[in-house]
Amino acid sequence: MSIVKQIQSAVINALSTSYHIPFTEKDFQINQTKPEFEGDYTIVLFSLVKSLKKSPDEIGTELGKTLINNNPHLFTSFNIIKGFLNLVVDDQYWIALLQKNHNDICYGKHALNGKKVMVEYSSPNTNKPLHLGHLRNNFLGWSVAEILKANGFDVLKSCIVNDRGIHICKSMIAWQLFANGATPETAQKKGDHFVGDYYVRFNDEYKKQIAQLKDSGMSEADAEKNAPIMLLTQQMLQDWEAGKPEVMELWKTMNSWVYAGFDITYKKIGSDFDRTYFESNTYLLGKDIVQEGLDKKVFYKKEDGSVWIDLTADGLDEKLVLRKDGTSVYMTQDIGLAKQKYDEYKIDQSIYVIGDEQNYHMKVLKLIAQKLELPYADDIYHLSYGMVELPTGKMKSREGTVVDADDLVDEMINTARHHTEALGKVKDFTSDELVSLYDVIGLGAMKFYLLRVDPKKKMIFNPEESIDFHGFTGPFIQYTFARIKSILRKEKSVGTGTYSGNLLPLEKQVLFVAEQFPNIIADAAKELNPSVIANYLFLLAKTFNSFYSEHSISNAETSDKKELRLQTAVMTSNILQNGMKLLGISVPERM
RNA sequence: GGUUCGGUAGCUCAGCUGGAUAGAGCAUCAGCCUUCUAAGCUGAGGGUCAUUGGUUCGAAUCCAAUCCGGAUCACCA
Repeated sequence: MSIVKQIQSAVINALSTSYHIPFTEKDFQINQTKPEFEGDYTIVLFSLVKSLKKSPDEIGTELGKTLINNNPHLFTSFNIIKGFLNLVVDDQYWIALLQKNHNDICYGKHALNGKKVMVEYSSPNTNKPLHLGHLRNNFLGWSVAEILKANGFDVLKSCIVNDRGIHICKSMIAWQLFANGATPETAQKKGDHFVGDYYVRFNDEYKKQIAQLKDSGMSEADAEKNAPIMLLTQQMLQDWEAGKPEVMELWKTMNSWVYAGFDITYKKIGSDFDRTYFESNTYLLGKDIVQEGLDKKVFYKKEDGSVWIDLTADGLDEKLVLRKDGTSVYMTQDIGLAKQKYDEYKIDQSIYVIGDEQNYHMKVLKLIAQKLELPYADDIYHLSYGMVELPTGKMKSREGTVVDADDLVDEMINTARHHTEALGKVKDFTSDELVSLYDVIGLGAMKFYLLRVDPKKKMIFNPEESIDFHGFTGPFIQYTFARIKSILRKEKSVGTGTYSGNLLPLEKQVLFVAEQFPNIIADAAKELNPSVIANYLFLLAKTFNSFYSEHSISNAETSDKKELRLQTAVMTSNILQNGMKLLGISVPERM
């Protein structure tokens, strides 16, 4: 049980024996004691004043005395300053915590809870390579899945591949028109980039044709509709839906190029999925649910045959769920897919990692599911994250103003190499070891950078300023870990002996922070927010580094002290390693 | 215009279930490597927590209004 919980129940007990009034943990507040005061945890007394009808100092004195009498092994002393009761926790508490947990690889993890949750993330389009925005999505999705696992959930990672539709046909048409039969092999290009180039090419051509038509007197809207390349593309989409063999063939070929490229990127950044859905398989889903909705009178049919839902009573608009020609829209497909996920896996919760531009869509999706009284409706959760923008504004793949994922990854790994070479600490590494070290550091820096910010906030990425490797960064934490490992390599054995003396302030501070890890994991899961972990790991590493520079571990004052500090180092390294794993980041033994 | 998210140091961000003098990192300046990895440590400067009003013993945090910025409100996905 965490120290805060122990203090809570100790306070509740003390209050009920002293005053015979039942309190709960919500009736008072426990904070960490500010560094300028003596103590570890502080009870704010003001909220008790009304119900006890005594002054804060009176309550504090009585409560402090009772707490120490009732819990002689937990508290050693207390002081009261301006309505705050500061409690000093017995050093032996922290030492016992250390002895019990320093070697526990699972420290901080929670027991299985029997709940099954699906995390859908990544969701690429097969007409262009992944970019910086996808990276944020992938790292978030992966990390949230890990955090949920650490909290005892049975997690399934899924991905919906957007492999059909007009945008896919655009790159296909451009390839037909301009490629002269080129392939990724002949062009020496990664498949997703190869196809993405034709998507850009399409838009260049399209713009040109629109301009020409406008010059010949056509309105902009008409020009957009009647540009020859657009007419070709629309024809191709119809041919695709009709299953025309040569179109299907081209579609399959070009998609396979893209998948080959994605595989490389996913492998590099460490994304994987337990279940991949393809929109070409799911886009017809949901139509039966539309009929069900009509029967239940949740939906209604307009005169032209299109089907709608009226959400104006919920403060939203009317929303189309089926076109007049009977084909399904995005919303219909998503309702269908939600059902399929539930039918397949009987999940207790379905988390969608999708950008905040789709907040409205997801809100409507959930609302429709609720109105249809689908059993999984309430378990749909949109993990909404902010867009990644450049200093110049939003990224647009059509205009080529994107930070490409592969380029960025390469750049980060290169920067890691430069830093490492400049420091010259790993000259004895083999070239294989060096390559994997650069990967670990470069990817670690990038993942940490994207995960350390609250997901729901949009973030600005400035490619001009290369990502820092100092301070609040992944490499800082990796470095702290490597430094500990360096000591542990030299000190062959870490005993399990006890230490009965007092702790120095920095020794205690490390244990004080380490104690919070299980709560941090729980908080991160509750908020579905990896930045909680990132901020915590930084605090722990920083605290440890202060301790490290102030006190020698190997040459501690006594052998007891040495053991205590070695155990502290081991516990810190375990938390750093496991915590970074929750962010999808590895830690190197040396760097 | 409706809905919604945000506005905290020069920059990037924590803190937001109300508590003590608002914290980090970067950048700037000053120190610390013959002793466990200096990707580190110590210190200094830097703030009208967008504005105004309200609730409270106490507000960056809660409420209301206003200003600024983003997203969204398609028979696109």
